[in-house]
Amino acid sequence: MQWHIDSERPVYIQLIEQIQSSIISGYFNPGDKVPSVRDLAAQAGVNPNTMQKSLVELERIGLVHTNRTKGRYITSDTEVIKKLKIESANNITMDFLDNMKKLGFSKEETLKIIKKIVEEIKE
Amino acid sequence: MQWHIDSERPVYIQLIEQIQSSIISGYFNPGDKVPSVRDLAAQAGVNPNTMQKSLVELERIGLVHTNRTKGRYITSDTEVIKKLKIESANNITMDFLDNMKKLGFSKEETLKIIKKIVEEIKE
DNA sequence: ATTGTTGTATTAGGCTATTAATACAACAAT
DNA sequence: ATTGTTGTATTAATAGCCTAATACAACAAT
Repeated sequence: MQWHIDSERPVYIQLIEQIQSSIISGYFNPGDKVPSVRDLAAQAGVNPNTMQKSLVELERIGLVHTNRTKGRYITSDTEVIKKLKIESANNITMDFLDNMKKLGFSKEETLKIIKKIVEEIKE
Repeated sequence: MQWHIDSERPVYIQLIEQIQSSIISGYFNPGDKVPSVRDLAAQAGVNPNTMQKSLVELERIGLVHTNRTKGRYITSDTEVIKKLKIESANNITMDFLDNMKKLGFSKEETLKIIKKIVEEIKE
């Protein structure tokens, strides 16, 4: 797994987001074993305690669960993951529309702009 | 002007964003006088120094300028504002596409999703 | 039983950004 | 000249976050 940590925001938050994305996007599959806290921390170049903090939060959300000495596993409940994916997509989209609105663009204008940008990138 | 400050992110950043939006969206017009630091701070319910910090940044960007004892004014350079509006819209849109990509949605899928959401809201 | 690996808990320390308090400086208005 | 309003500067206090060190607990593997 690839990590991108910057110093703009709390590290533990960025870890949460990135692990979450990995689950939602399918990099981790339901039931997969997650590397140990220490390993993940080493990969990401952060302190184990920081990684631990992030994992606890993911557990609270229900995305992972723990078998005390065996390690952590991605939830096998595909519904939870699916739900989160839909919810995340909705939130991101609503935030986007909201941000554009603050700039003075209506939903229709926003739609036009994004269509155009997607077209441009394609070429 | 209406302020929305939460405690998720630095106050001075939120102030910058909101004043910037007010300029871009046309709530403030080119050449307009801006209320005093103390007035703005009172309105927004923040410390004057915090507001000051935000205004300094807006000045750096070129959106406002200062006449030492007369107060601050929105730039009269409509080009600067226009440019910023376009740039902001582009950044926001690219960020959106990027966020959706992290969830595993292609640009085309993202376009479908946002179209659908815009339709739904309309009704 | 011993060893190693896993997750967990606790505490302390330091760093940095943010906010707040306060005083200062420039000048317009009177 | 005095007063009030403006922006500015400096310093202090606070809070949050991260790291680090360390110890503990559970259990698998041997």
